Amino acid sequence: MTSQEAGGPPGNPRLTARGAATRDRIVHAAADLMYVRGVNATTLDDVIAASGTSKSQLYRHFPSKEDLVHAVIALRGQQIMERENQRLERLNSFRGLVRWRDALVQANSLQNGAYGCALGSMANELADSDEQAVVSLAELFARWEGLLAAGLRRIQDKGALSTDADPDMLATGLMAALQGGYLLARTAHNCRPMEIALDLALAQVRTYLIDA
Amino acid sequence: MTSQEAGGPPGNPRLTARGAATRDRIVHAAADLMYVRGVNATTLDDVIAASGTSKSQLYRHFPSKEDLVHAVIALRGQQIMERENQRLERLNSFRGLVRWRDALVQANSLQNGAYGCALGSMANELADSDEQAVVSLAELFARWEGLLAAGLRRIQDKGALSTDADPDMLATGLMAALQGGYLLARTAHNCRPMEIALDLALAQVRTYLIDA
DNA sequence: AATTAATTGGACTTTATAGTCCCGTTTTAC
DNA sequence: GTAAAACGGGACTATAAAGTCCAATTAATT
Repeated sequence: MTSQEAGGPPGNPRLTARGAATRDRIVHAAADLMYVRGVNATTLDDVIAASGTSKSQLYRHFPSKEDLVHAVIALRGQQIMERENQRLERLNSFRGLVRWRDALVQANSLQNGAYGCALGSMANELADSDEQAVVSLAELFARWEGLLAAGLRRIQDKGALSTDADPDMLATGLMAALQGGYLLARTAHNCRPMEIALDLALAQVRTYLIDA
Repeated sequence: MTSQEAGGPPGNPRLTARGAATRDRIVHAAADLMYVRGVNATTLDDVIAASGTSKSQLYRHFPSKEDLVHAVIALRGQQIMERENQRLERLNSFRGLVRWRDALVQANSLQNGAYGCALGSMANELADSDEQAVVSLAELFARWEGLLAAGLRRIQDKGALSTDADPDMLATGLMAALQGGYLLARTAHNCRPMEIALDLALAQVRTYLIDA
């Protein structure tokens, strides 16, 4: 082999700017479709139409639909982690946690609970058919909970949260309330259950609050 | 037409005992398969093989796969509501709620979180493709929450739970924690997140407890 | 016991969708 | 400016799964 892996498409295609842009369009279109219709109900022809590309391009960048799904998970994971990191990295008060809740509830209310959480729905849909996807999603959930736990620990360090509180467990509880809330809201076509679920989880955190 | 609707298969087939038994075998086999693999990944040929029947029988009893799915939801709904009714109809103490939690956690731990909640997974999988299924599932969730709310109200009537507590909201919170817990447990291949989620939701109920 | 109606089995058809192939066009690098 | 490589379009194949049909069997009714 010469300077780089010889293989073109498969293996390690060193993309030009144009190719990278095409790949991006495909992944973004797939992510959108899979979010609103589900992974299974999204066909590759749908993705081609939505991205304005063609089948050979799609298969050049992704050897199989499964690979495309993995790319979508990576994209969604990056988007959500970026958003949540921004919201949570400086979290250091209960009020901040309430703002976090407000943002999620508002976004969900705009669509009457439809679609749910991009990561949660994929986790459910792929749970029994794509182990690699499940592993990635489990990691993302863990990182997301880690962000919450770190924020709670900062509140604790400020002395505003009792040392009796276990930040990791509370973070898991908040994430479960969020995911369960998403599911109930989606089923009821109404974001209210998600709001209630998050509020109860927040009330549980409030229990450990130490008023200044 | 004679005494009854003439139509055989479609409409209102008055089944003989044998026919009813066959129908039952089909629905039960489908329910099992759809629980462990998901609705989409379960083919009608799978159902035929597992139930020991044939395609014409399947189509005699169910005009389409969608109808079979509806029957599965009805069966699962009945099973779960029966089980939950038994566990919750005489609930009148916090200890009883803990026992409810224990039963769910133990069942989930036996399978390391796999499969999740039959209703929850279906709700997620069918959310964007089968509106009638979603309506049925939403009703089942509402009845399930109703059972919890009624139990909480009995605890309240006994004077063991503050009148400040809102049984309906707490019930929604418990259900969200349960469903979110199921999802996280399934993704992590570990029932622990579900245990934590339920425990935090229970702690929230405990907040309103009035010790005798 | 004969007749009729319901039930059953499985081969067959259709359709949707993942995945392949090839040729023409555009970009990039020297 | 030209050659080589990457990109793009879409017709084509393979396959799996839903859904149809009809002949054979079994159960009910008189």
